[in-house]
Amino acid sequence: MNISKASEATGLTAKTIRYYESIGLVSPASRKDNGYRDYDNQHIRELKFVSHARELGFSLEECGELLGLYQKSDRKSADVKAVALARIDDIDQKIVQLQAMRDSLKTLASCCHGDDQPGCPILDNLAGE
Amino acid sequence: MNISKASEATGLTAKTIRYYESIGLVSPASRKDNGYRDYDNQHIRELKFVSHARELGFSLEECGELLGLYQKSDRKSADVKAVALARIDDIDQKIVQLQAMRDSLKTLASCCHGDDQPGCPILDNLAGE
DNA sequence: ATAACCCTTACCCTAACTGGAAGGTCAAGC
DNA sequence: GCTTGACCTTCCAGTTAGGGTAAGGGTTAT
Repeated sequence: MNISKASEATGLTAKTIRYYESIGLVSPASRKDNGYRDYDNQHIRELKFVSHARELGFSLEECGELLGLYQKSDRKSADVKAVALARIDDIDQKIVQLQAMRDSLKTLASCCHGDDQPGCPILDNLAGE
Repeated sequence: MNISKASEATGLTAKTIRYYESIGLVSPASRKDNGYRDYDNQHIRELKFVSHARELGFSLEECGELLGLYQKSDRKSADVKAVALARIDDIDQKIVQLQAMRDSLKTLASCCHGDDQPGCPILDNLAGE
């Protein structure tokens, strides 16, 4: 299977697939005589796994970790769960941060007339009142 | 005022201050005879303005835009408000994305025993069931 | 033979810095 | 006068997760 077919099958771009191979995240594709990469079902499974993990917000490093656990039959589910819980904590922190920003911005924006006059509480706030 | 004092006064690192100057975000500091940067109150105001805007989640490009409006006496508050509202929309989108990730992860994690057995619904899900 | 695609590697670009190297400056202490 | 340590300077490289583009070669159909 050519890389463009692998791309179709996984939803990842060809560029991304090559990149994942180049950093050692997924196992390298075998090569045909003309040098083209050749993908089989095992490769596709790996790539889909990483793609799903990325959609859940895992970093490439975490994806590698999870992929390793996935392919290790004597893994402990506790190790997987630990990665997921750490990710949840990160996400929760980010959400709290973003909500604080949004609340501040909404407050400021609601005080701003938004007309063609120069007076603006948003700028006043940024300038430190 | 040396850059370390400016750093103290603004909460930005010296490295960051030099960076902001290098990309033309803030006006360049004047130099003393020995080549050291020399900051006055106007510089400090600019840096604090950017620092506050960064805390509200504005990109450096947006910070430059806001700083320009701040320093233009014939600005329209509508222009400032537009930048703020666009930022709020971005943040809201991000929050929705992150919440979806977190909810999925929480569901998966709650199904995972987290013991020393290999069976793990998190990995099963990433593998596409 | 030529067009229209596919593939390859290799390099530069992004945001917003951070770290480090190599070297100049300054104030204090001996 | 000299050394030490804390400053300061510039420049280069690295971070994440790829995207863009170029230059070149392979494949397929007309």
